[in-house]
Amino acid sequence: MLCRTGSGKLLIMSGETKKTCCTDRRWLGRADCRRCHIRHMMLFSGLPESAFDDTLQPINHLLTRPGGVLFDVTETDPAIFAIRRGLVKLQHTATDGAQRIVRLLGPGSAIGLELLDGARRYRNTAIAVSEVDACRIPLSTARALQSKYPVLCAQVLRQLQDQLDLSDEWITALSTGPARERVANLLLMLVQFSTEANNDIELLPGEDMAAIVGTTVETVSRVVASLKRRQLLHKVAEGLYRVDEKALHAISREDAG
Amino acid sequence: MLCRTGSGKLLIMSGETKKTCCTDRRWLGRADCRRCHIRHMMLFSGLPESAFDDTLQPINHLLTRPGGVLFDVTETDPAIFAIRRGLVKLQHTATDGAQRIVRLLGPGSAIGLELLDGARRYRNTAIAVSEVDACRIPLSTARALQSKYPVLCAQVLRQLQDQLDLSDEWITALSTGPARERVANLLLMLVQFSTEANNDIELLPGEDMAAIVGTTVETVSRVVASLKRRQLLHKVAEGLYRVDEKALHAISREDAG
DNA sequence: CGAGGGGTTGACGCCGATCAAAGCTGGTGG
DNA sequence: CCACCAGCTTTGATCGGCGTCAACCCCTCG
Repeated sequence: MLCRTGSGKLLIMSGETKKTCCTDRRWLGRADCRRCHIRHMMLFSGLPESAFDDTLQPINHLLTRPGGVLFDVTETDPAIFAIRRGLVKLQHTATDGAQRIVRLLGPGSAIGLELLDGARRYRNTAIAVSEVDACRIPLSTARALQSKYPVLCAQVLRQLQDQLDLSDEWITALSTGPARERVANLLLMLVQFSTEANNDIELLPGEDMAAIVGTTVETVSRVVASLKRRQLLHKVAEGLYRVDEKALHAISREDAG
Repeated sequence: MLCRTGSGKLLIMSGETKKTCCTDRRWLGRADCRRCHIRHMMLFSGLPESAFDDTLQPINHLLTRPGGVLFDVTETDPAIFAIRRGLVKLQHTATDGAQRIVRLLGPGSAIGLELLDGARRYRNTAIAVSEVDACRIPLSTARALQSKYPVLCAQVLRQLQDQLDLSDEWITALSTGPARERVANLLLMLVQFSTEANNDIELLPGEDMAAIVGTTVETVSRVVASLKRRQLLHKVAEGLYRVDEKALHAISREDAG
């Protein structure tokens, strides 16, 4: 599912490729962290320019289409991924087989960090929701950088803490209360992730929304349809919706204290 | 709610006190980390003996009764807590006011770690579920140790990663599916925490169980009553129950693939 | 003794799961 | 170009689980 051609210059995800550039998003291949224009928000902010001179394994920049798998629990080639653009869902399979999406991560987030403290395998499956580009940092490289630059530890720490906070929010806002409130909260969360003008969002496929709020697709569909009818959600372009944030916040609170 | 008498030798939580010793659990006061008999599982495992010689602020050992508040979001005296014994619930209040218990932490876990990367206030409320003893490490001490002993960072990292994994489990096992399955999963989780013989557990108050599985107290009560009737849960002593793990696992799977 | 808190049980109604069928879309091949 | 199909979304009908409200029990405490 993840194969390398030549000497690590190209990554092809799930059979779909595209040319991209690290700095202008059209170059695909070896990442150039020194010139990364979004490095301030990434894992490697705080590292000196010279840090990447002698990395043994290449850091690759890859692009994934919606549905493309960044990794799953069976993956054997360990690496950490830093998301540069797009949305990634983390799917967790419980011991009893139940599946749910436990996190949604966007630009600036790092995934696969569990490998850093000794885990042999990923804890969940990471799948691109929208078009995603990300840097793939081989575990050995990450370890080397980490031992050489202790400041990186603080970055990792912050990543984990942020994800933990997100998890808490996920439990209270997306896994509690009636379906209408959960969906409202999900839409508000998508607004947070929005990179569009006016905070417009693109809706996720129904199945994903259902796996996020822990209901069925039918229920999600009904709720969303109702929101559209009431104009709290209306289409502004193909696949792009504007959200009435104030009204959604009201829904989210309507049976709380 | 958390007051210090004398020169930091004694901590009294929520008006309830008890004498304890750091090594034999009956001494209450300044923690002696060098002789801590459970340090191998704690935050400070990996630190040299001398590390605690020159801590400016005292690390205190405190004991809290069920219901006692270790900290809440309004707390102004920043510290990290390492749980030595007992169970602590972390309660999260969503932006919309909804409350849920987002984590249950036992011996070896550290809480309040969010303060380490710059948060000015705790993100949730920590309340003792059973009788708890814990070490209270002032933030300044923690920071000092952290900068002096980089190995501590790995410990913190592991703590966060473990809590993140627990969160994922929480979402899939305790916030998804019918109430019966959730309660079964909760009981199985309590078995994990059990320090009793035969993995016997003490049930949580109904309100807590409800706040964990995201249902009402009535529903929890009905489910638990049914389990007792079916002998999957039966009293072996006052407040102590034995669990039929095999049967509960069966319940937890019964409508999964 | 009564008051109050937590747990248990019952009756009822609604939300949402389930099953089923019908639009809608893009892709494929004739 | 259209017919056809697969996959996704939508909508409807039905039914069960669980939330709600209420009564009652038990225990502790004042």
